[in-house]
Amino acid sequence: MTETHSAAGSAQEGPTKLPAHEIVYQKLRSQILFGDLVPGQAVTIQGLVETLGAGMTPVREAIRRLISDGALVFQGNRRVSVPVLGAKDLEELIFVRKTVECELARRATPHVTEAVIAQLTSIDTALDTAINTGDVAGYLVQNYSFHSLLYAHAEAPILTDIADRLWLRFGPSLRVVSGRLGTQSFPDRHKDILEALRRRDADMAALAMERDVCQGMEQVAQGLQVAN
Amino acid sequence: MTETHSAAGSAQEGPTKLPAHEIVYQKLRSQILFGDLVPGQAVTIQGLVETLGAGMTPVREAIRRLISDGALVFQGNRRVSVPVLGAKDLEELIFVRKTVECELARRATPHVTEAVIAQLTSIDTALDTAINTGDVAGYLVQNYSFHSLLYAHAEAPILTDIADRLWLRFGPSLRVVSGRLGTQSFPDRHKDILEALRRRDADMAALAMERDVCQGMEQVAQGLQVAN
DNA sequence: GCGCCTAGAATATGATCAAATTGCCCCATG
DNA sequence: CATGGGGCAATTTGATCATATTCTAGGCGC
Repeated sequence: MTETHSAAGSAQEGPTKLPAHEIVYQKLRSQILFGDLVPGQAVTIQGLVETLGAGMTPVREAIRRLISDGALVFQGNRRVSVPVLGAKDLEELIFVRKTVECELARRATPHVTEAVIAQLTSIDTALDTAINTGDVAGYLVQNYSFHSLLYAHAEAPILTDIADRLWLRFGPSLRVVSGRLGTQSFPDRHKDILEALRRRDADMAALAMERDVCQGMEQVAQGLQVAN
Repeated sequence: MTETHSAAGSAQEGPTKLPAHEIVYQKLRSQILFGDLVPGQAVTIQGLVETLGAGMTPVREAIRRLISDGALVFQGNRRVSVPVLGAKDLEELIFVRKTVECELARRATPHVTEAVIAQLTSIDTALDTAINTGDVAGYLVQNYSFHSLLYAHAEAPILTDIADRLWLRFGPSLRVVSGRLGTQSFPDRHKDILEALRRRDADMAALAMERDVCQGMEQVAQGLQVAN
């Protein structure tokens, strides 16, 4: 039903190009990453079937992938929900993020071209705008974009894969914290990272990244303390 | 068809307790982890449906999870296969394994009881036997068991999750290398780890683990060089 | 050598079966 | 007589299967 092969009139080629389970995965992933889903919220298959207008099998496959990503948790019985971050989880995340993302920054530095630096600068400008206007959703998107684009040039697929997964774990909590404390409280350490990239100083980039990661996680930690 | 609810003859109750897609996942996971599937080998849905005697949907879900784990790769068209490890991949694996597994050893040390040390010692004995008798499959199983049991006491679910995934990536290659070089060439650094655990010396445990990881990965690196 | 055509495998849908949660009713008790 | 707890049933949801559709690949003819 709906339009499987469309009305042939609209000359689109994109949507049909990738499979339905991939579409569903990307959509759900974005919703989790950018905090559209609250920690603890139950995720039902049939709910997503209605919401996303997809079939049952693609939704199931997307959920399995996200469980494997750590973005969703299987609650023993057959319930699936968005995980709630505990203090211990956060401590682990800090350790792994510091290790992995610093290394990614270090490795990306020699491969980053002027064009990429320009793109990163552009993203950072948009991020500043989002912070100043209190646009929480925009802040989350631009912040992720910055890190994601940088890591894409580290030529380290396994490390990048791990980092991406970590972001899925604290995404929902970051949204909650941002909404509670406001975007003003978030410092922007990206300027230091950009400066390091321009100087082609890998160690400085790693150091700046460590500070960025620590401050971001610190904010989440404070937010979670308030919740307790 | 086949036996959905079994022929009532075999009085087992366990298998029905966990869902089919979980069974399929565990089986496929073991096959990859212990090298029953060689790197580069194509994995087809219908092939697994026949081999494992399961339905199509559970097999699809298991494959999605394993792709997300990095244990399988989606080849763009609709083909799925066991990934082939490159030199760059191996270098990344070494970095992450050293970081993560050393930390896991460090964290596990204070939580490991005498009973656990006894279990680890028992596993290590079985591992020695496997090495001496040239039992490649036994070596792989016992080696994984040792690390897995140790990490289970680190009380660090995220780190353990990452480590588990890394093992899936080099499992197939480790099997190939072991079959080529023989188990004799594998040194056993577990004795040092056990000694560190008995002394409750976390730093020493981390150091011993680092040596174990490095030597294991070194073996794989040499094996891959031969293959090129 | 190139293009079409057929075969086979993967994707996606809907239906069916099984399980768990929830709400409700009845009974026991204060 | 009112209230709370326990058990039963109805409904919602998840798991599995059978089937139709689509896309890719390899073979055959031109």
